[in-house]
Amino acid sequence: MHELKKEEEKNLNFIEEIIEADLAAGKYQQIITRFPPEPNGYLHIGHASSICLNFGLTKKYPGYTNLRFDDTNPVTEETEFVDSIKEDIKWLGFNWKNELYASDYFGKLYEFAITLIKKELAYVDDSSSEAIAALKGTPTEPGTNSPFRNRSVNENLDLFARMKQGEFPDGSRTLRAKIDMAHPNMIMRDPILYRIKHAHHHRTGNAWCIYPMYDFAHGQSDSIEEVTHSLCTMEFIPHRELYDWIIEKLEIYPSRQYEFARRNLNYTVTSKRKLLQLVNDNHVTGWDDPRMPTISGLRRRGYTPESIRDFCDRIGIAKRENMIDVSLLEFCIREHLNNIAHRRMVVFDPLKIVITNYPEGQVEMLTSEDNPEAETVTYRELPFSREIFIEADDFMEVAPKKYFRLAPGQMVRLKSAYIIKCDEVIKDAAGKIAALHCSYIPESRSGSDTSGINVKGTLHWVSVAHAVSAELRLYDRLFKVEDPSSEEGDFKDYINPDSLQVIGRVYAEPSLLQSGFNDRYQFLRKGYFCLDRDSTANQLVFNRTVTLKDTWAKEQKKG
RNA sequence: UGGCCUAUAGUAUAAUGGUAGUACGACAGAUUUUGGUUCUGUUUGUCUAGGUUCGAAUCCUGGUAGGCCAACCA
Repeated sequence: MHELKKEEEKNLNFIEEIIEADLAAGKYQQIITRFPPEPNGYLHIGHASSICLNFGLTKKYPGYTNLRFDDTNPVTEETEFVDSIKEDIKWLGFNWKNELYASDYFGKLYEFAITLIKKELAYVDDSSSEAIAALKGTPTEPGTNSPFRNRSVNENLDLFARMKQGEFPDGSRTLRAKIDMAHPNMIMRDPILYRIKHAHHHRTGNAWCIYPMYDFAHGQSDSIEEVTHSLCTMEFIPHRELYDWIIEKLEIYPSRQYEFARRNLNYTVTSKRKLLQLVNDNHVTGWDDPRMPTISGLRRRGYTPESIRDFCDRIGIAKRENMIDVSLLEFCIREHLNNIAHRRMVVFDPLKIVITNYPEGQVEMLTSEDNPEAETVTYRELPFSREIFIEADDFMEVAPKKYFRLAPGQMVRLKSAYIIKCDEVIKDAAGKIAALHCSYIPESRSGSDTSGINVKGTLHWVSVAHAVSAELRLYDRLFKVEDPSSEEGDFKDYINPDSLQVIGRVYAEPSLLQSGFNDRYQFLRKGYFCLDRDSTANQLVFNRTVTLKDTWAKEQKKG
């Protein structure tokens, strides 16, 4: 009798370890996390990882997750982005406990600033942006104190109130923390807390003309919400010291910040700035272009939320630099789609076949499974007749050794139909193949095959008289190189000019006329497709989500 | 030439002082009415030099490599 190793595989990531330790120590009864996007762009696959982390943690452990928009910079933020972000999170399958905005806390934040001023830990600086930069020092040299650093509490209080009143123009004054201009961490060299911006805010309108900086909003927002584990990416590591400093001086709820490495996907870019450029310069049709690594782009492309969650799960969370191979993302979507997509037949590049021994004018309805992988298999009907289309590259006049498709004198199975044999190649005046004359084996009909014939190849096909036309959009990677940002010159120089290939007219089986926007299809032997929203009553448009694995193509490339 | 972070197979991620494992990829084979799926097998790894220890991917020290920090961005 052998022993089954039933040890529970824990495999926790480092954040889960921290949380389990905190929970075990009784530090918290429940954990609270937050997802804190700035509403200045669309969410991308990197955000999906953060969303799955933050929301996933509070599904696994007791607690909840807030959605908090980090909207402290009115000039870049818009309601359009707020709406898209909410839609994307919901689509991914997560629900936030509270929908919050950093701007909800502007009043409290203002009071926090006054507290700091009263404690002589903040001062109003009249220095220009340039002067502040000049006195900041460098990583290797200490900075110099501002001449305004030692103003009295009363003067600071008065000036700060007048900043709020709108007495001063943009950029003329700031509120700064009084910490240490020689601090080895440059973030701690009297960081700016508030700046003057006479700008309209998407939520507070014109109520404010001073706005808190990230560092003076994020930690306190976490604290107000009693966020226990505030998770962010590694570039915020130096900010943690300031995050803790502010919380300590204000004596408020001690949220803790933990950092993880942002995820990078190869052959694309995930930086809002760069994605915005692609949109603005019309390299793509919009934020939801199916080639974009945005959530909305992936959605339109045909990715499912399940596949994206699975992907985020598989790549994990750690602290080291990474470049994730897009083949893993493709594996995840193929795996899901293989289970749920309905099989359909579509001929991309038609070659006409006349089945010479099939009665003229006869049409018979054949049944074919929607998905052989399904627990309970359902079926559809499709018409078969004397003239059909097959894929042009499923025929070769002179076939190589391991070619399983059609060739003169050879036999193949037509999927869910009959075995046919190629008898004659019909050519036009120019010597180009115009059609094939084949004969079918009547007793080889799928489901009731008594022919005893075994063929190696099975082809997809469409009845000529019943074919419906559709447009196909085939996508390839957006960039020609793995990491466009690290290449010489501008990242846009490395855009793949062939990332979109449109096939204006393909021949589809008639059942595709019933396609809905949420339907997922596998076009047999071709790939996974979904209906694009550009479709109209007269024109079906399908996006290719991902190809099928094609070991034959690989074989040919080798040969 | 300051401070901080990181280093395990091609990629990503485990192993928490005790047999270096998993997934993807790649390669080979079996099955297949999709050259898909499924199944089986193979391949490749602890950055480096010391130290502590019976024992080090893990702890310590030095080096090397990569990343982050000098927006009134987040």
